[in-house]
Amino acid sequence: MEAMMGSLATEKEWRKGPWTGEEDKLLSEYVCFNGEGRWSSVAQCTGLKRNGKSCRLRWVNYLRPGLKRGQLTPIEVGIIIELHAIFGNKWSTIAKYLPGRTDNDIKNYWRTHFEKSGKSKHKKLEMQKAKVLKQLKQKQQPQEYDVKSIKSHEETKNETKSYETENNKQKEVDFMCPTMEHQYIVPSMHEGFSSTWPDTVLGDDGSWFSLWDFDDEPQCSADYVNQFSESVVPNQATFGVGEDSMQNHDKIFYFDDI
DNA sequence: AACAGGAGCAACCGCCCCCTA
DNA sequence: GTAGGGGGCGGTTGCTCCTGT
Repeated sequence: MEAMMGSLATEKEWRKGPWTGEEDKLLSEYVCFNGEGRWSSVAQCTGLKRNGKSCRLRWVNYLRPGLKRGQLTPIEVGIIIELHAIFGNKWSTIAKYLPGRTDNDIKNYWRTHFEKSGKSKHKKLEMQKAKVLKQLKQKQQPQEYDVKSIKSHEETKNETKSYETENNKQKEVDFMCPTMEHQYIVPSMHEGFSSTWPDTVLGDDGSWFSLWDFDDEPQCSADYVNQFSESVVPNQATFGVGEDSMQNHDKIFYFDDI
């Protein structure tokens, strides 16, 4: 706990650039014990010379459990294309429909594969989109995912935003804690897709937990912190942490315990 | 084998919103 | 009512790796 005694770094001392394994470990330990949020106090509590934003970004985009690595599947790409047509560059909104993918992942993918296409490659882009959508359609018959439902869902959310504000900001909980309507949308979106919604579990507190396997990586049955000590790649730890659970680390459970 | 260009991705930047004092 | 701080989000940058020549 020597690191916990670290002093607060001044702004001039903030470290930048790639994160080291030790930094990841410190940040993960902090989130494990304190939950997400209070990013500005990470440096004070852990001795990390990283500012709050950097810590949050590292956690959200790389360390948070349940993140999926690797290439997007055609289904995911199809969803991105459809949702981008609806929401535009609202990456975080799109990311909510692709569990395990971060807004950064989606943004990067879009920029790499579509945005960089440019005018001269517009035709190629359209062909690529058409190809993906075709694959999507084939995989999803007879159940097609209903983008209109998603759209109306988002519109409904917007309409109720004032209500949510009055109730102390509900933080998109309506998506993470699906109503009957959403439960209708979700499974059909990923018909034939082996690693997304069908693999999620609705927790007692209403949060969605991922059950993705990470290929041949070991299942997390030991203490999360110990996993880091054993140099196990952090984002491949397969334990579930719901939004509420993150606020109370004593609620964290492991899938082996389910 | 060496080099150039492109792809992919992690991380930073800056703006905006919301909450709180 | 408002100012300041924290956090979220979209845009951008830069590094690494891969592939083609």
